Amino acid sequence: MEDHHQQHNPPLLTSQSLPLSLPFLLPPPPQNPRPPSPYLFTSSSSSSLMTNPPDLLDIDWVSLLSGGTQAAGGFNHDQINSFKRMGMMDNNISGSAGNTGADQEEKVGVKRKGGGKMRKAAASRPRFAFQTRSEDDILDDGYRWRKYGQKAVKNTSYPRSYYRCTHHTCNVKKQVQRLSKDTSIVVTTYEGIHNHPCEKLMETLTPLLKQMQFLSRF
DNA sequence: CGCGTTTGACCCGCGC
DNA sequence: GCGCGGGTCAAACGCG
Repeated sequence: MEDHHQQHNPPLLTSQSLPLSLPFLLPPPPQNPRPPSPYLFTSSSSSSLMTNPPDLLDIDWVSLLSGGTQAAGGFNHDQINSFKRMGMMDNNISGSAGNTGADQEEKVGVKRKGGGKMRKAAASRPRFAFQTRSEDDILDDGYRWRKYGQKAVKNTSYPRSYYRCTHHTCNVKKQVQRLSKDTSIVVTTYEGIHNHPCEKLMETLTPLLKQMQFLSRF
């Protein structure tokens, strides 16, 4: 089950066809429901971690992992639904998309040292992978992540890093790995769905909301 | 001191 | 049953 990220010829994504409003992506497209391949999209350089934000960021959609039962992860329900509307996600994952990451949380039985708990529960959560061409391994997607592991993966020259969302009730994970074939490409795999708002977005909106409240008194 | 990273050990699924 | 490979844990460590 290794290297499912790399086994397909990934389609590319255009800014016109991009179905989500990830912070590091451009706003969602108005229409164009069946995106042509390859896709490309330009990046708004909203990322603080992207010290060298590329003017043009190539994103390759590697795969909607594991066929129809697993797909987009790390996104909220609107984004999931956008995927479906765009025809980029199989509708039969609706069960997964309807649950939050926390709802599907693994029930921790006897907690043991090492990776010994409820793998199947985690595996059934929605997963979604894409490639970015970037010098930075970590995309700033607006959420805060804590690294909890790094592992050398067979037949790859770069280690795979494991991250978990730092929000208490959120158990979204992501894996980040640089391709050994093309070291400029970073593969990011999200697993799970955030059950809380994007913190960066809230940081941005909160002062605006306060100002609006203040002005609305007049 | 709190939070995040590093890293070796551990656990589990899977193929043989 | 055994070994391999991938995923996770958690103590130690680093940093602001």
